[in-house]
Amino acid sequence: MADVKATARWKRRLTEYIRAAGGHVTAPRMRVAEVFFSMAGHPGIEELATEVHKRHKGIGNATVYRTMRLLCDSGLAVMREFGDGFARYEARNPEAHHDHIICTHCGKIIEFGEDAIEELQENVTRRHGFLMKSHRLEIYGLCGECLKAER
Amino acid sequence: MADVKATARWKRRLTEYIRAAGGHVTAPRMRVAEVFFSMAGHPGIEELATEVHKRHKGIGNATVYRTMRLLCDSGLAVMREFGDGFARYEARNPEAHHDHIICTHCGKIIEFGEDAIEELQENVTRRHGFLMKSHRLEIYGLCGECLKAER
DNA sequence: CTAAGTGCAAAAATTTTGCAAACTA
DNA sequence: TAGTTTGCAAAATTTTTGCACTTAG
Repeated sequence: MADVKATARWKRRLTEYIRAAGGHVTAPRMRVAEVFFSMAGHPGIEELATEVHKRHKGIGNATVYRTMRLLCDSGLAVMREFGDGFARYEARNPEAHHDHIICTHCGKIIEFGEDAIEELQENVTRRHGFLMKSHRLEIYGLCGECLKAER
Repeated sequence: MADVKATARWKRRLTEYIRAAGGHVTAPRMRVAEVFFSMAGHPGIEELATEVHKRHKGIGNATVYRTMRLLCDSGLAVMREFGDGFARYEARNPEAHHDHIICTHCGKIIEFGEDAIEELQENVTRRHGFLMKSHRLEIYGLCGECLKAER
């Protein structure tokens, strides 16, 4: 919905960050970032590189790696769960919080937001005299397919 | 404190798991597991392998990898954080599960267990077609003292 | 123009695999 | 004994690096 604004946001933030570090705002960097932010979910470097190459021929793999590191350093992306052999990233949008369910067998990741849980968390936290600022919830288990395949 | 009992617990659980899968309870497996459970924190494969080799010469690296996969499959360990190039693991003690509230200002950590939250987690997970194996919940905020000091 | 960034391919680092020998049940 | 597991080293994967060439500022 607020796609245009969101785009403007990362572009501006990334540019600022690069400039502040005395770096150059180059086309390859912006292209990789653009592809990354256009992808839903938690793309692995693998999928990301494939998509980048598909949309922009001639961008080297090393640039994809280097740009993702840049995005992480700038706080626009974070490295996430693991277990499938390559790095996965998630765009960081502080506005839209969500938690994760992760299949420990195939690595599938589901995002969810459960108000009831958030509320209980607030309660527990308050009960311990704390003021809740943020949280992180990860549930590990087996997804439907892997459960079936298990037998 | 309950070290002896805890030891007995993973040993029994691991043995059960291996047997159930028609596998063999071998010395190398038990040795790797023993070293792993004796290490605090989130040892990386790297440190783990080093420690294993230090305490038991002649155990191959592949066995360390294979045993850690076994521990993960059996639910006695989970793969954790990333970002340093190799896999990290955390021992999971199903009996003594607890979540954390962490003060982002002074670093104080409170452990708590909230059945209602656990239940809701089960529900969400099931609703997404998953079977929950474990989870991790961390709440960040400010503790009472830091709140007072804040003004 | 100068310093930073890029692409490529080679190197490094991490994890998995094949197989004969050793071992568990 | 039959079938699993091991250790080793080789293979496969994933990530980083070196370097000549381009490009942003």
